[in-house]
Amino acid sequence: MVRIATWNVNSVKQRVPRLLPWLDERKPDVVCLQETKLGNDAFEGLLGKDLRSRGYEVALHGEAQWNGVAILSRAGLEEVCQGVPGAPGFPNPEARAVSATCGGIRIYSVYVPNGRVPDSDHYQYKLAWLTALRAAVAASGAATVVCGDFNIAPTDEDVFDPLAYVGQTHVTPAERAALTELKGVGLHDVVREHWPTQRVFTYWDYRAGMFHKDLGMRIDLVLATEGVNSRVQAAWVDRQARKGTLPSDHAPVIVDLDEAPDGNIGPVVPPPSATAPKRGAFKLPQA
DNA sequence: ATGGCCGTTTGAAACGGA
Repeated sequence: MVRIATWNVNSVKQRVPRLLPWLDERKPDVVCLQETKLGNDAFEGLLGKDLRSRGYEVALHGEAQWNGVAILSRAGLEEVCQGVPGAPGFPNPEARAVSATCGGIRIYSVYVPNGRVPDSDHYQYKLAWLTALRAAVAASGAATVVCGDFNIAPTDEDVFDPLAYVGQTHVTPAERAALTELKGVGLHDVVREHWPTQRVFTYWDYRAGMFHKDLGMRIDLVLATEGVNSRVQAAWVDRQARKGTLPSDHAPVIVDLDEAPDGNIGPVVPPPSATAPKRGAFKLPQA
C-alpha cells in the first residue's frame, strides 16, 4: 500500500506541533503541502532534521510570508520542478507549484490562486494559472497525481450551501470550467469518485464554529490519471487533523493505492512475455 | 446580530485567506 496525502497547513511554522504527530500517526509515503508561508532555507532549518529522521526527502518551492508548496517523499524524489512553465505571476511569479517523480508517479503539489473577487485581476490570474497547469499536465504522458488546494468547489455538492456563495469565488462557472478542462486531460477526482454522493468537505472557516457545524467546502483535491485512479483502495478526509488545538483551516486528504508489483509506486507494467513464467510451472507449497 | 478567526508583517492595524 502506498499512501499519498495533501494538506494546506496554513503556515508550516504554526503547524509544526500538528504536522509532526500527524506524520507519525498517518505515515504517508508522499505528502503534498500548501501554504507553507516560508522560504526554502527557513523551511529546511525548521523541519529538515525532523523530516529526514522520518525518512522523507523534501522538494521545496517557498517564499517568505505567502504561498509556498512542498513535497515530502519516502518513495523517491526525482526530477523536481519548481513552478509551472508559462504560468503567470501577480505580477511576479508566486510559489504555487512544485512537482517531482516519486516512485514512477509524477506528483504535483499546487496552491491555486484564490481569485479574491469574481472578474477581478486576481480572478483572471487564477484562470490563466489553471490554463498553464493544464498545459503542463497535458504535455506529460506520465502517470500523474495533481494534489492541492484548488480554491474551487467542483460542484454545488461540494459546498455546504450554494446560496451562501452566490457572487463569490470558488463556485463560479468559469472557475469550474477551468477545473473541468484540467480534468479533461485525463484526470479523475479521486475522492468524489470514491464517495459519489456523500457530504465531503476539506475546508471550514475558522469563524463561527463552522467546522463543528460541518459548514465547509471541498476545495482540496487529488486528481489522478486513469492508471493511478484504478489502484485507489481508500480515499478520505482526515477530519481528526482539523480538530483540537491550533489546527489549519484545511484538513488533509489521504489516498491509498495498492502496491505496484515491481515495488515502485508507479503504474503496473506487465512483465515482458519472454520472461513471463510458463503456465503451470509454479507449484504451491503442499500442506 | 451579515460578524465571528487566524497568520503575516509588524510594533497598531492592514492585508490575505475562502
